[in-house]
Amino acid sequence: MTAAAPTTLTDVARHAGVSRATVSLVLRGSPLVAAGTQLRVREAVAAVGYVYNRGAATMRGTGTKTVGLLVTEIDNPFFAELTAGASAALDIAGYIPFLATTEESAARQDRAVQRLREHHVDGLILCPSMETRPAWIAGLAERGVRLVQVMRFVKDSIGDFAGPANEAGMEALTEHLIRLGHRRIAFAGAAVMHSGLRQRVAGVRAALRRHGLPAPLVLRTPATRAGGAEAAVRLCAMPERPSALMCCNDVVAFGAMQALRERGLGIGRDIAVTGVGDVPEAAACLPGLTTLATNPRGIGREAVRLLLRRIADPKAAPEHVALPVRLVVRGSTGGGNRSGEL
Amino acid sequence: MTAAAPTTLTDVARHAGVSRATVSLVLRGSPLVAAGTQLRVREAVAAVGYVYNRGAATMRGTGTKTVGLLVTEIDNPFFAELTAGASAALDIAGYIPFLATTEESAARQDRAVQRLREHHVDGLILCPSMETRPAWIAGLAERGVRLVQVMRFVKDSIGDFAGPANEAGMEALTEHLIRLGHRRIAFAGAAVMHSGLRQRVAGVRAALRRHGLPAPLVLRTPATRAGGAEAAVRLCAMPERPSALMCCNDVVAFGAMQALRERGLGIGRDIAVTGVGDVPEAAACLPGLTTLATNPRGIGREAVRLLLRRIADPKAAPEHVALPVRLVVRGSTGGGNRSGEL
DNA sequence: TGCTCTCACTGGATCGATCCAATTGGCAAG
DNA sequence: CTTGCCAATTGGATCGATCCAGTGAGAGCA
Repeated sequence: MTAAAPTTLTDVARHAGVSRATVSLVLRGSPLVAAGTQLRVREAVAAVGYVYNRGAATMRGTGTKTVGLLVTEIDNPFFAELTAGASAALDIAGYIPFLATTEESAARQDRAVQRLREHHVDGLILCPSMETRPAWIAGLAERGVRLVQVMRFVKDSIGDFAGPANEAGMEALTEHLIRLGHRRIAFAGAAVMHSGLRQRVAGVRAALRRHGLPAPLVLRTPATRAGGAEAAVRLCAMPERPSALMCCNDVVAFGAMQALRERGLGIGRDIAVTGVGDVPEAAACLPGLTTLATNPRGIGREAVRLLLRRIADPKAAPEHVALPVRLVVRGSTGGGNRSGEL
Repeated sequence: MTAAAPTTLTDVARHAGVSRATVSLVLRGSPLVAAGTQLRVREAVAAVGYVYNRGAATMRGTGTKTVGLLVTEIDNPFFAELTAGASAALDIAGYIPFLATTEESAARQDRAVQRLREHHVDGLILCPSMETRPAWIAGLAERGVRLVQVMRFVKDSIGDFAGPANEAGMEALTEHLIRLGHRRIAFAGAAVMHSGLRQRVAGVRAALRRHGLPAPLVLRTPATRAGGAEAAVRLCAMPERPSALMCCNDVVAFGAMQALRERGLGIGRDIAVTGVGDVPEAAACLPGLTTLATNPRGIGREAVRLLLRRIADPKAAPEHVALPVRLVVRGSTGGGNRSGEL
């Protein structure tokens, strides 16, 4: 009653009156086994309550059907959705993810990868933390670790990548502001730069340059709610205040909006604010936040596709996928409408 | 260069001039090995770039140092934070979690658990999906699966549990409304009941009964943003409208607030609204949402503590932990203050 | 009948770390 | 000088699924 009987292939084989090898073939869906035998084996599996032992199978070289999913922080609606997309796609393929968070620490990231390697994961989906060295990425590849980078791509590294079309999206968002008459634009949330942020700033810069407008004022504040508020405060203290504040993500924008409001500025009237991400709160807040919908779920799915391809063919040519983003215009860039999409 | 040399204990042993058994002892920190030998072995490990193979170790009966973490949905700030708390606590203990989502489907849940069993997880942290049968939980226990339930506890099941003190919290929240003069109270988001929801409604009911007030009007709307809006619409259509709407969670409350606002009702003035969870948006929206802070991170940590204890001592007495919740009063229950905590 | 050929199935070796019983060398006590 | 003992180390068997080289039965054909 109490003890869990650890049933093995041998138990099933005995029960079905065949050999271990035959049971193994049936379990892996081999066509070499006669239909009648397959049936008998499957009945035996059910009868003895057999549970496949992936660990034992791994020792003979088959993959583990596991992958590591490393994000900087799971308590961030963006990464939570990315994780959901990746997890669903992996599930369909019969894989299951190990979850680990790096908290932006290269040391933690290295420890996590080490632990995942001990578990012989078939591959890794990684949002590289700050300070990740290209040599580190290369070292993993050399040791046979299949790896797809998401959201950020370590400069001078090689390999697969899936992320949002940051630059094109920010260009569209900036064009929108320019059409509304904005000329001086600030960018908030660039305290520490990574490839994704660099692309976003580059997009803003490109759009402004195309229209012969001055480069954006980059505020190097943290990419947090508090950082957004800090940026707003600094903005308010300026003699010639920019008329639009573009934030590196939605959360930063929420912080900025609250601080601006407390200083008596009308969002969308006295100053325009934009975000990136289109998290649920962006539609619900007042006024609604103009932002870029970046489809994190799709990025997670795409990363899985790339990783499974890489596992199947380790020497395939590296692929970089930039998923299209969608401009979502709401009240925070004017138009007087209180909320909701235009 | 290209091939990944799969180094084993034997390689390390050869390099250090000792036997496999000795290397194994060193790696597991046995005190039986002389200090000098330990040093030589550790140097050899580094020299050959050895990576421990947990799968092989598992075959000799040692645990896998993995656990399964099953939540209904990861793209829900509450479960994301719970996951973060659990993940951090597991990391400290040298464990790593498999992540799986059930999407409230008992069938998906069963499939996920099956897959986790194939991977020989040492234990399971589970937020049981709707329709989970107590017999299913009991069956797992019989087969030696160590399991801790979080947030919800399957009725008539046995085992460990960690969750918020729902009933006490809702009593406090209801008392707050009663102090403010509310007499007729509605509860939104009870389309499908689980133990957590039952406790919440029971808390409301208990506080009202204590004050000789009528039982709450339970609106059986879905526990989503849209469900909250639906509840608000139904509320507005009533002849004798309750003066307070208590929502089963913050997200439902946001939906309700938006719908009420669109119908010209002043939140906190014409009608009071409350949530549960205290997600970041609760502090940022206008007016701020009065809610219960439920400490999801702490629940995740606590679940890990219970699970590790259960793994260490499978026949310990079951423990149920209700983590204290904190009443956070903001503008949505009146007082005229626009935002922020009182 | 004798021969080849295919199909269905099988026994034994194997993966890499761990456990156990056994061995070695060194040292103190008798 | 032997004996006993302890600390340090080791070889071999083991866990459970998989791979491989086979075996045997039966069909097809001359």
